[in-house]
Amino acid sequence: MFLALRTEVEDALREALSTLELPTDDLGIEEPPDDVDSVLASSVAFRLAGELGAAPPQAATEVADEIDADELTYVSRVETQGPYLNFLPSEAYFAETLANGTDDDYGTLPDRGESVVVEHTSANPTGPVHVGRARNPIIGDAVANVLDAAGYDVDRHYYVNDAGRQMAVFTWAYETFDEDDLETEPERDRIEYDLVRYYRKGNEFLEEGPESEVEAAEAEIDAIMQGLEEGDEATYERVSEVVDQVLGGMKECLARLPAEFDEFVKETRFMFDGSTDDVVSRLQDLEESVYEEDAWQLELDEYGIDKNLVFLRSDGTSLYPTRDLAHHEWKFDNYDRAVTVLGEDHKLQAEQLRQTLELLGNDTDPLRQVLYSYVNLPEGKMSTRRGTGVDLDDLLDEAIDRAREEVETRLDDRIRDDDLDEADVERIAHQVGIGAVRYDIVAKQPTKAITFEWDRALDFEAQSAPYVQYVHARCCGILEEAGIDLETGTSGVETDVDASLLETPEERDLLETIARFPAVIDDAAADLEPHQVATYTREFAERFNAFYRECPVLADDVDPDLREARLALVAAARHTIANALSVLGVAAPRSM
RNA sequence: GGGCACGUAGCUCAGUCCGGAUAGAGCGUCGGACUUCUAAUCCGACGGUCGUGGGUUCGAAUCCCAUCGUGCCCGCCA
Repeated sequence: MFLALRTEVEDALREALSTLELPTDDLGIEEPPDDVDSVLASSVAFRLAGELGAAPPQAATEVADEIDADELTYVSRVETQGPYLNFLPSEAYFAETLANGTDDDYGTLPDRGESVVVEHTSANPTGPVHVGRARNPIIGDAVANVLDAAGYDVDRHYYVNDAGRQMAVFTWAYETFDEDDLETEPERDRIEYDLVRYYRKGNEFLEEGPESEVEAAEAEIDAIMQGLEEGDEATYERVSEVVDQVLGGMKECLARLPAEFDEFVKETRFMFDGSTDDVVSRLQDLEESVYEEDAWQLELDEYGIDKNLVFLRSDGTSLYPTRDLAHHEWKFDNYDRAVTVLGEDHKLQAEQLRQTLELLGNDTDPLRQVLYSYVNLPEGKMSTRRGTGVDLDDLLDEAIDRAREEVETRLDDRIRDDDLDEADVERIAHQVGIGAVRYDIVAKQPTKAITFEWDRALDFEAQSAPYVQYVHARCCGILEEAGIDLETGTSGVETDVDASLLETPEERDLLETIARFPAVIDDAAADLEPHQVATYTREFAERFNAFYRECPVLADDVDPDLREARLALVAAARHTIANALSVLGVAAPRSM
């Protein structure tokens, strides 16, 4: 509704200004402060003051007089407050918001008929997922969710770096060392925790082993890379044995968030299908291309990038960026838009990639890169190779444990008589624990640096997931108490209600907040900023809690018509908060 | 050294792209509210030179310039 109102206000204001023969290039539309009753405001009068030769408040009055609110559907009145124009919502605005909100899919925008591939995480399959990268799946999944909600046809991809040197090292180490050579036990009973020990052992050997043996090992590693380059089936099988196993374990970890993927795209695919070779020859034909120190490079300094892009090693093998070029051309062929979520340390490479794609004749406007900064430990970076870092599995376990403790201590002084059993406790512990971890990450701007500290990561205080989740549980509690079956959506809620009965400030505020939800999704999708949705959930929770405090729904002295209207409002609130949480990838508990 | 990002209350963060109404939350501290649709809630108090200095503007946390601090990057690794 908010979107419709915004359009209506813009049109009306533009028309009024045209009539007065005033410029319409900047309408000054803005959202007013909380203590102002209007839904939208305009500060256009400031700019008109000079034009009209009148003080801003007087200019505002002249413009307001030119707008006939009776002709508007969602605006009841246009008022001035000093220099500001305030647009107040009509009954129709509230009524339609309430009607729309009773739809289970409220907030989901119409299909845009546009496909987008969201690539995220894409961590090298070298070992357990650690917290340093945890922002990637959490932000990436939320970005994909918000685009999905905004009406795009979304595919989620994990790009598997199975052709890089580190995988050749891993393969060599896996084939060379035995269980007996390893000094440590797996930290967890899952395949990637087992196999990462070979990777670490191999790297340690290459750094500290006897020179002659290291040379032999390097020769073997080179042979593996050459094999992949030539498309040798047997080599691919050897590498895949490691890649597929480790990746399988990583998938299990990511599924806990949950972060699921539609496709795992291996980079070897673009070597075997000839597209990397094709990219190489096209690059060689570019005038920016040079052959220096036995390697093929691209000079990008005239495009503001000082570092050359090496696209073919002196031994003739391709590099990650070379294959990624082929990968991205494939994306352009198959999708209307492409979004990549990657760490800020890849920013330079991302710029090189974009510029080179342009030089190869691609339009890179459909490509958007979302950057986030790594989570570091107080003592420095996390590294799979060195084994420094906190495993995501450990963080999630700890979060669930702490949430469980919390549920159990609250069990005793619980007012609600719904007898949570052990399974409920476990469900809530998972929903709250994992939800808190996700929410904490998705609610912040990705570019802010984060230093990992256990206590901070596991702080479940207000303004975190449980605060918002609790609102959903409260909605469900009311609906359930009213005898509505939550399984069947809204079928039990009377939808033909009189929205004008919802006349307290708390009810109006809640409706206005619900009305904004589709616009929040729209904006968050346009900016690829899911944290806008998180910010919204907090505001929403505040508004709902005020309503909850002031407006009893099921009390005996509530008029039956008002009760029905408030029930519809609660149903709308529930759909809003459930769908917002769903975009964030945070579970919406029915009770807690 | 060069490039990019970040700097808002004691702490963690919104707001910055697109300049407008007394800069908003939470945590912490202090004081209140459960015989009530779940108190993981709510209400109140205290707390801010929006890193610093200039500039543009009727108006700057927001735009421009400079400067300081922090992080990231500047491999024939990915």
